[in-house]
Amino acid sequence: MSRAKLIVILGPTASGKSELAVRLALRLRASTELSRMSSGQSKKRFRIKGVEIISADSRQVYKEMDIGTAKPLTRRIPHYLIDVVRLNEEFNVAIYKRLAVKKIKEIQKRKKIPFLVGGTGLYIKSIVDNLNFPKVIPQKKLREKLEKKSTKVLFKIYQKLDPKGAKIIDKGNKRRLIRAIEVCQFTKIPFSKQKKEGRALFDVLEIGIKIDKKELDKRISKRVDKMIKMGLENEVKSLVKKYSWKTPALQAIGYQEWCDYFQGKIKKNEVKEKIKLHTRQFTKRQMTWFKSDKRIEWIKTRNEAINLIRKFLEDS
RNA sequence: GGGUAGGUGGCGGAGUGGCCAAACGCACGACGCUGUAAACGUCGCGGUCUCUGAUCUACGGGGGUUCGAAUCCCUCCCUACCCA
Repeated sequence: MSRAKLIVILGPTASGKSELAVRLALRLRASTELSRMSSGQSKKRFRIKGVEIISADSRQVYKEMDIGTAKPLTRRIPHYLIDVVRLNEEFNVAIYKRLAVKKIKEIQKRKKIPFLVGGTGLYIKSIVDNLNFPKVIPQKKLREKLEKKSTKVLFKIYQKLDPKGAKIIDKGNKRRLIRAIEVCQFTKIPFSKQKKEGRALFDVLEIGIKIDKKELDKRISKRVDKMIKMGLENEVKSLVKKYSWKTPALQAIGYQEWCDYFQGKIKKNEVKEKIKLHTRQFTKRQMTWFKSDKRIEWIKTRNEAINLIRKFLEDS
């Protein structure tokens, strides 16, 4: 039996993923009954009962973070994995993967096409490559204890637990070291032996939005201006009051930048510029992540995407 | 016109005779990433080359002192502030 199909739409922040996804979804729905290949030779028919979207965005999962994460506003196509947890609840890739896989399967069961749409590379990878995370939930107390140690010490500890893994780990990366140690201690099995990919869950088509850097920067600038007009400041203010600057979710771009402003250290215009800058830097990091995935089909226009999708859905 | 403080790499900012192509931060570039991933980390960052080293041009301009100057002296230009 062939694997069920999944279409991934990815790209850097502000490249227009959500919009593209929704438009593609609507267009596919409209062409439900039949479709000819562009060239016209292929007469294969296929039906699409509809498309539903699953977000692959590590910030849109949080309730109340609306403006700064640019949550999609359309309700014409069902969206999932948006607003699933509160800021004080824990969330991470492993949880994401579990929820997303479940949703994808549900959609497929309804004979609809799932679109996985987002810019969080690791989240997408967790689905596409079926990453199997060591089943060790974060150990708060252990982490607190380890947090106090220097990276050098942590590295030595890790080296004893997992010599092979120690060779490839980021020596200066405390967060990674702590997790690696945590996994080793908890499972008694070296962390490096537990990083595995399972058999592919889905037949995947990855579509990436190719966009000129200058054009992207322009979009970022416009988008940030819009967010501020929409009341980002108030959104952040109320979230900080309710939770605190320490909650991981608020480290998000568009949120953290207000910290200094609320303390009177910088002007509002500087906040805006910083958000833009950080967003630009972020998109670069996203691109270096995506670059390594050679399966991604980079497209510039909606039609290119449509053609790829039609072809993908046809040959089954 | 007088006085004071300054002028250092794309920016901020150390250095005040040799260890200086110049700390550190930012920006920029490249990369990594398996339970915080919009997070976190690593590397590079004057030019050229036979690139774990060599060489050239560099610390406002010019001149000087010295074996040796971003650092000391003279002079000019510029900036900020204060007094007229």
